[in-house]
Amino acid sequence: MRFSLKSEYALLASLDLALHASASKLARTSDVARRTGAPAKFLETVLGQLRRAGLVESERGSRGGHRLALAPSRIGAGDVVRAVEGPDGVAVRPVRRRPAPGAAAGSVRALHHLWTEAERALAASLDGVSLEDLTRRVQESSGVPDFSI
Amino acid sequence: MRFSLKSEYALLASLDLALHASASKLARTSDVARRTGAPAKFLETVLGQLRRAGLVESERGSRGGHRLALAPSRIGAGDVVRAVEGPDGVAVRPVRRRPAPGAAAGSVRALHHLWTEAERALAASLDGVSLEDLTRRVQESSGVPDFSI
DNA sequence: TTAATTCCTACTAAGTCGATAGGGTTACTA
DNA sequence: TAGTAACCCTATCGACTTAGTAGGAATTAA
Repeated sequence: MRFSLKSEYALLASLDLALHASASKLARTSDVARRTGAPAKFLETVLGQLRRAGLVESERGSRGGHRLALAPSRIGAGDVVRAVEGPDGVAVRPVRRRPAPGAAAGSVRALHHLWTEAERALAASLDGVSLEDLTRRVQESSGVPDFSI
Repeated sequence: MRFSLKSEYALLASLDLALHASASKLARTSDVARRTGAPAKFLETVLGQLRRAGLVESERGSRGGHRLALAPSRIGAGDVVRAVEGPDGVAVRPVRRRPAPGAAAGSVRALHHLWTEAERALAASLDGVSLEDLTRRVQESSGVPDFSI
């Protein structure tokens, strides 16, 4: 039930662009890869998905690179996750490949409600944090040693 | 990022035991399978996991079957999910197979916090609903209790 | 002893994940 | 206008997970 590593890479990359790129200064894939620890070739596809989702802009050519397409305050962590995990990226409910033949309708309805509430809670948690919030946390914690595990 | 169908089957089965089994009247795997729409053989393994997690009791032999090991009010949906999805069943954060070599430590810490909050929200949502709550919803939505065997 | 039932181990087809490979396309610069 | 640096696209791959299936051993009531 975990998010894929792609989500972690996408968030690290978005955060990296918020910290190291601007309208005038683009960030190269290779630099983002070095700073985030993501494989460069794999990061290419991640940045492509962020671009197609409208969260990132790019310029091709010899001085090309990437930057955020919106202000960091207008991009939520949930947006980034949905961009790479697909439209149902923060969905949680199990899916039946084959339709259920004799499943008790009342119980299925009760579970439907349970899953819907769980999805709402998860989405609210991710959507409540913007890239701006994350950059602030990074800057606040910089220089402070990490005692967490 | 979805829970596996096992979680749905496990919840349907638990709910089925709450509705159709008691200390004196056990429910057979085959009957639970028929009522829930789960493949009987697959349901066997699911009930086995619920039993090993201490949520379900069973009796072997010719008049054997399953019942809940605790009152429905004392079993949360999260307990059922964790029983079949494993100890990290409601975890959400991506895992790195290989350790990250050069990942920006500050950003990773900020994401660690993000994932922790998401996991807390998801777990709280699932742990906040008991099997008793679910049975009540089932009975309310059907209007008529289900006495089928 | 026989029938019914749970319990256990192993196997498998299909799908997903986390990459890697090999180029094609675009645009800046000299 | 040639070279080159960068983004962009498709295909492939090994490892792992999912959703079952198969076959039987152990246990108990009748």
